[in-house]
Amino acid sequence: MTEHKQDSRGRIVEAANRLFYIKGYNQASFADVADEVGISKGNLHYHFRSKDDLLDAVIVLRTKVIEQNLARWDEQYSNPKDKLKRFVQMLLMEEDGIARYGCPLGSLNMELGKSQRELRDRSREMFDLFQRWLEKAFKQMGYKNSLSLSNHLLSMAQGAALMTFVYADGQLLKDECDRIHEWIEGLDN
Amino acid sequence: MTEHKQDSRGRIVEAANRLFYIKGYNQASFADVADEVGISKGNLHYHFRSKDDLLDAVIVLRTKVIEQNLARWDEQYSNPKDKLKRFVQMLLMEEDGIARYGCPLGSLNMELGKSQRELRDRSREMFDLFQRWLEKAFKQMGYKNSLSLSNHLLSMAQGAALMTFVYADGQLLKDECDRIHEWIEGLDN
DNA sequence: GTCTATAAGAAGATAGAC
DNA sequence: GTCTATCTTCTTATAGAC
Repeated sequence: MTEHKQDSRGRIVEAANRLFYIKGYNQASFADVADEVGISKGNLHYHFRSKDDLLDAVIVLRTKVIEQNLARWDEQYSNPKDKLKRFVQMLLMEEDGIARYGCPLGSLNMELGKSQRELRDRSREMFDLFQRWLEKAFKQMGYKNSLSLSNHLLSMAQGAALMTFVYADGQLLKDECDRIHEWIEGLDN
Repeated sequence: MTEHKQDSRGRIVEAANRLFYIKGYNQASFADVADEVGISKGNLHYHFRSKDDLLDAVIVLRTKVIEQNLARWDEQYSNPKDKLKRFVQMLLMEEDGIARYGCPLGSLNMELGKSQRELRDRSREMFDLFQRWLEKAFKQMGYKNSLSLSNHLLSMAQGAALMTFVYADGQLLKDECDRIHEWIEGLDN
């Protein structure tokens, strides 16, 4: 629990987070992460018993970031429609990464969902954070089917991200985000 | 080019197609495919020099199936709106598979797109088939932005499939397909 | 905490017998 | 065409020195 250990651990998790996103969890090896951080594989194993352990730490980090963002948006926007729009804005800000590597949430869930069901559940919890936050906004607007609307918005966002990635074309994301934006504007509240 | 070889080859490609879908390309090993078919790894290598070769054959098979379906739909439906609806109906018919393993096209593209760019292009061509077919339908309806509309429909379909997979919930697919269906009904033509 | 060395296993691929 | 045996490389993980 010394300062150095904390520093190393943090740097490892950040590097793993980056590599798992860029290459995918299964395609990013322990050695890749160690190289990225500039330490040995043996040292990496001192900090994380297994690769799954490392993924767990990455998910904890991502979860923390998501929760911080949602909390900040709650502070900045009281109008539920503004909250929905802020969600869409996030996509546009991530245009480059999405076009290159896809949505961090969607791609991780897609990868882990296949034949790695234990890890899938941990990964899905990040989706739940957005799902519940958006659901709350729709409920605030007076919708009874707020969960379905939340899933619909998530669905449109994921579809936009996937198509943007497949064609590696940021314009696709802009077009879809425009449509989502119009859809939000047209909602009753 | 004997009868036996053709039989084996066909069975191998079908098994690989199934396993690549269920486990993902990188997670399905050569040995897995050989076991599934009931032959040895060595024999599998006689038919396919490399795993990438095998994937290529799988993509050729999938491409053929897609082209056959699109051609059949063209015969069965002359009204472009009916064509769009038939596309959505395909999703509903694949509900079980999508909830368990995701969309075959979307998941393969997502997986290969990350750090395997050569294979990505081959995989993307399957998307192109649907993209062009849908675009033609929108053009037939008199839309000038037919490509954008085609991408939008693909985007909604992919989003629906991904959310359905993440939550392993077929109801999600039904809800989203209802929305897509309404969207199609509301189009001018 | 960090390193080197090494084990143990899986994966893709080849060689050669039948 | 199909098999067994083998090779090589990669990957995860451990052991032990510093």
